[in-house]
Amino acid sequence: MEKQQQRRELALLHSGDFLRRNSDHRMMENSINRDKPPIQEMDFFSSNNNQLHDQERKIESSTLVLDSGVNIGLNLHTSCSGISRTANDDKSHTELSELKGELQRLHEENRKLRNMLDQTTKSYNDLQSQLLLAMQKLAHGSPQGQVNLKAGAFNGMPSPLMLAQQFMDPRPSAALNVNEPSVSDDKTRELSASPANTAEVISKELDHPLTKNNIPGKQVSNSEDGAETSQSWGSPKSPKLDHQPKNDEQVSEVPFRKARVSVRARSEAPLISDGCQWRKYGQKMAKGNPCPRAYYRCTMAVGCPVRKQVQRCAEDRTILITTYEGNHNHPLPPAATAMANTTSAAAAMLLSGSSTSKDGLTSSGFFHSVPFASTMATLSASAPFPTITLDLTQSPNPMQFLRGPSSSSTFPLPLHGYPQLLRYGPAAGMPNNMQLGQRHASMVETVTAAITSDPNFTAALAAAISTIIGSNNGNNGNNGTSGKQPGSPQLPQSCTTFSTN
DNA sequence: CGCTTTTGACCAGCGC
DNA sequence: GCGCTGGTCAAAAGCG
Repeated sequence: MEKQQQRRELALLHSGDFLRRNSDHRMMENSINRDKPPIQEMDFFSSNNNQLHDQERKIESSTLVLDSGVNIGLNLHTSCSGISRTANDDKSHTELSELKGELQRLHEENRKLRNMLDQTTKSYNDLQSQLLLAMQKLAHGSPQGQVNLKAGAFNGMPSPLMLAQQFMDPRPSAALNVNEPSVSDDKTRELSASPANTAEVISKELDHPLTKNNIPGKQVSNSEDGAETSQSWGSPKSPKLDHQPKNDEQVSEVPFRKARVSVRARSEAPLISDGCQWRKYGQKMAKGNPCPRAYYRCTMAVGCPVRKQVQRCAEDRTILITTYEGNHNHPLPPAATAMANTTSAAAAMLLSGSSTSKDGLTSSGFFHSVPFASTMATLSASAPFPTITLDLTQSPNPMQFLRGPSSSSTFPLPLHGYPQLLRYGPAAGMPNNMQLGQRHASMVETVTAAITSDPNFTAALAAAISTIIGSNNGNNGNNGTSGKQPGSPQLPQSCTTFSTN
């Protein structure tokens, strides 16, 4: 879409418009000036490398069109002058010189554009090479595997968090999740038309037909609950999707919709303040923990699929464990974006680390190669879903907050929580799934490598969580479950929730 | 009065 | 098939 628009802009500038301008130089000037901005604003990073090459080719072809157009104009002029030489020769010469000047300008502009493209392409390739190298290092479990991408590595690239959000998005999409929740899910999303979440919108546009044709689960009359239920928590209401993948898409989908992010934090408050509004919809006594587990759903928007579970740690009741899952389908207040970003990033890291591996060793190597990530991706032995744990209880130093849970019931290897991936790996004889995995791999790798290797991001992530926890402990009266927060315009964010097991 | 919380019931998956 | 468990529902109660 965007690419097409860019192409159209280029074509307009160099072909049709030029012909039209021959008859009106003043218009030509205006038109050129008018057309420049869209070109200058081209987002070369918004598409992949092939698309960049496409752009390059397009510019070249546009140049041909331009040349063609110029020649045509000159020929017409020459022809006309040959047929009817008039007293307007001077004027014709003036026009000719103007056209030549214009031609030069356009050539100049073309050259600049090409240079821009060259530079952009080169930067892109360099970045890709860097990523490749980084991933290779990580995959080989290099103890020094932490790759320090330059902070500017993200410049111009699609936000890794947005990508992460897509990966965390449990809903089906043509690219990631083909069949997923229930019919009522779609219904709910239509009701909760939130324009904010770009990834959400894109996904929605893509998934409709498939969604409605691949829902074996029962329909839930309660649209809100049914939707959220089936999509986010991987609830029993969509059991077949969870446990009986029947095709490649399903196979690949399972991991994406199961990831959870668990945050452990010391807090006297019943909830950590994550900036969102939550409504409690249930409470259960969980096995092995005398403390009840509370279930919350996001109420900032109708049909928001995000859920969270809150439970105190059995061993240390000062530790509050919050588990998030799902993506917000609405704008978030500033206070909420920090947590949403954090959880999305963590979840993306978990997902990418697992999904890009051919086996558990590789994946764990990936996490182990990143000091802070090696222990943050943990999963309870009893957890049916991959759960990444951000432990904020171990150290006041934000850079060290990503620690493995103190509980001995968790494992440091992320893939312990990813039996599906292991099962569906190539070793299990599922090449199709492998292809699908590869389809996502590059993007996932990009997000993952960037997130895990960028110390700035890590610090920001840690600081965000620390801030959240700190504000809550400071008893600011906003526990996130009451008191509406003015919905300031926000970038779409995703939020993954944490759970305890 | 409207929203939130509480809480018992219900449902589905899973293991035995 | 049965019981256990996790997760959700929904009516009733509570609260501002």
